[in-house]
Amino acid sequence: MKLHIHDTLKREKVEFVPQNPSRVTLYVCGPTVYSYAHIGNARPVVVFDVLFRLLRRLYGETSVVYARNITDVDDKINKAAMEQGVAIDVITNKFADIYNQDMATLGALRPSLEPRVTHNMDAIVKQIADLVAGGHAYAAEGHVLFDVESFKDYGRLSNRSLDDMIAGARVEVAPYKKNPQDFVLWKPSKPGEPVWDSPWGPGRPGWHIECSAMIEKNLGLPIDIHGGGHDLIFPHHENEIAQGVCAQHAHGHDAGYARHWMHNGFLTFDGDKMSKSLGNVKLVHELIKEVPGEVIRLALLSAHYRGPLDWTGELISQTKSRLDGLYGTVRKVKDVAVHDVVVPAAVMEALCDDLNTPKALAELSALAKAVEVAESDAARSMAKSNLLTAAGVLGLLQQDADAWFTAGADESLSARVESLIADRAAARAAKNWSEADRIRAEIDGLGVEVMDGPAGATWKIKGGV
RNA sequence: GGCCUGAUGGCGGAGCGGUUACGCAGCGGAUUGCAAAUCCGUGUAGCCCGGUUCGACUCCGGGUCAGGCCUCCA
Repeated sequence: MKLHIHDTLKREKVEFVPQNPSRVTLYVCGPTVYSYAHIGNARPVVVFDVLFRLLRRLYGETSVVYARNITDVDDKINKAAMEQGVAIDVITNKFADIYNQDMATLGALRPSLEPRVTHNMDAIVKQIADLVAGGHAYAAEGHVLFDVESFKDYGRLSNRSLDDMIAGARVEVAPYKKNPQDFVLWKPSKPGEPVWDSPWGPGRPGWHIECSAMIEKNLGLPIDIHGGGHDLIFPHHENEIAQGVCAQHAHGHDAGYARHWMHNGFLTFDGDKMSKSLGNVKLVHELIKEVPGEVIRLALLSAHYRGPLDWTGELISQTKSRLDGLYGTVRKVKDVAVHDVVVPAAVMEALCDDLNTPKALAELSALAKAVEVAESDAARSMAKSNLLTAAGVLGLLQQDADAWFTAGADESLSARVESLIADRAAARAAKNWSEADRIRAEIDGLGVEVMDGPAGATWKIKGGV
């Protein structure tokens, strides 16, 4: 099946054809590890995780190389380290670990590569040197700056001209810049901050150069797909292109940088942008204490990735109900065998159409219904296999269905409930309905709901989000 | 000011120039000792104004509103 994706640079949906089907390369901008990730940070992670899973289905698990960087050199990191009186790696290691744990809770697979700035300083310095050698960058007062006028395509990704940018510039222009839009590749560190050696003096890299240098070193140019949040188009990705393309000029190459660009839409929180000043930043680390990670994942996939998504309590509760329904179906057939099947075509088609996850989820509902209405064991087995395989590409329904409903119950509660259910079963067998109802009320009082089924009663923790 | 998104039923959210999206919630029925779940059925749409068309939620033009970017924020 052919995959089509919307390419930000071409501004249209295009067929995706990798340069090398046995080595498909994907890069997504990752976190700056100075604090916790918020729910907006999680959207690209989940979206591109679905793309990663889809590409692995299309080209084979070992044929996709997915890199997501970890930015571990940054002013905010320096600030946090300074305030806490520790080395920066104490901060960065801590938050990188938390980030990976939190994203794993959202069902995101670990990328193939997680390059860090501190481990790639050689590549960064080399790329800057190439840019200087090629006449695309200049040193001034301890800084090295990219000369935007040296790259004719500058502004193409974000569709803005240099004139527009100058007109809109609100930032104070440093006197050593040739052009107000020139951006920093290397800069001196302030006293007390970490420093690395370079031909232009001790200092640290700018933000944009790390991605293009790590991509060149770890994936090789050009890569197939570069992804990230919509807000990174300018200046970050615009600058990456400039660096990645121009650095090759020093060696007489011009292979391009990224063959396709994909950007996810913005996430708002109760209608507003999340910001510290509004005090409405929702951290994933906190949210997963209240809401199952899979609910968050499904909610993030409920709208098309390019559109906006408003994060609300209503969205969470609707999503929880929907997922309960799906797991309820799976639970009913928990003893039915599954076998290897191909991903059902309708789901594959939806995902291959620029990751149409809402459509794919609608197809998932149809597959769940097929499980419910199956009339033979063979049909049930087939339907269940289809459902779970389809859900797998979306990273959903992969946990035990019983555990889904009983999560949050400790062992003593589980034992107590099981015991009461046994008593109730005996009462029901004796048609002692009043006793059966009394026991149900007692179970209810424990915050648990009991449901009778043909194969005995099941139970779940009530309420939720 | 420049650039870019979006506007669909009570809520979330897709496709599509003419025929059911789907989900959550509601309603009716089946089933159930009761309940839950499930199944069957059902109501409620397409920001405004023009235009194209036999026919527009879907195409074109113009508005309005909302959000984002232009400040090393996904």
